[in-house]
Amino acid sequence: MKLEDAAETLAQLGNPTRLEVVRYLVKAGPSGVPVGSIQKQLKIPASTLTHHLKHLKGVGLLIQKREKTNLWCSINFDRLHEVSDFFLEECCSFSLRESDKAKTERDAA
Amino acid sequence: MKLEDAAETLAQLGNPTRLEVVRYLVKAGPSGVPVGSIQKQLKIPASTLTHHLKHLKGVGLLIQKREKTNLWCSINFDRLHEVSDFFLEECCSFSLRESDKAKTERDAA
DNA sequence: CTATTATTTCGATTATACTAGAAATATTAT
DNA sequence: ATAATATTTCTAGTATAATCGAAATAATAG
Repeated sequence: MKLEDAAETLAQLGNPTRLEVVRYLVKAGPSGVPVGSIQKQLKIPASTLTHHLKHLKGVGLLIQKREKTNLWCSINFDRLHEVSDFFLEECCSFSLRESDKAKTERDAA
Repeated sequence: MKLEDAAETLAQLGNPTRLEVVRYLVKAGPSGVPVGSIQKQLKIPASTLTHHLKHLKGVGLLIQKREKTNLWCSINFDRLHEVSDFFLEECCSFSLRESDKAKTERDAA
């Protein structure tokens, strides 16, 4: 995963309404829930919810499947883990070894 | 950590320039680097960089210490781990047990 | 076909973010 | 005090995002 993609995905997660939706869907597990259930449960106006779901789908975090009149939403856990992996590996850990550091502040300084 | 704070922090991480800065600072480790080094290394205009550093400081991800004319920047690893913990625990994992689920889609449906 | 329920599109408002040049300020060294 | 270097503030243009009501569309059931 490239930095730009990770940033874009984190940005989408960085909206409180969307993060709430993601949390809700993660708890719901792989079976997912219909759009209307999210809407009722989290009390988000329908059009606002559609808007945010489109964003989440846009970065590949959301899977949708129609069944009768309901559109079931579930988290793309693979994608979610890609993002968390990138974030943890690239942006949360450092090495104590000098040799592992990029040619960074030593050159720049 | 509350969802709103996590969302705000993720939003700040969700800008490619800032994410690049964070990644750079994480790799640099706790000792940090001066603003000017970040600027030269990542080729970010000074005023733009200041702007982004202010954002990162605003959500507590950045620590700054002055030494002579240089302002040294380092990541607040505690804060960073708070965010990653929230994200991983609240938004990346689900339970297979029905009893662990919130009163969610069953009620809403 | 009509009614019902579910979801999306449209449209408008309002707010906030990104970018960066130029000028200003701060800090230290000579 | 003056110069040199480092960083910030000011300012402004441009773009993108969040919100949600009303109307439109989709899908099915009766």
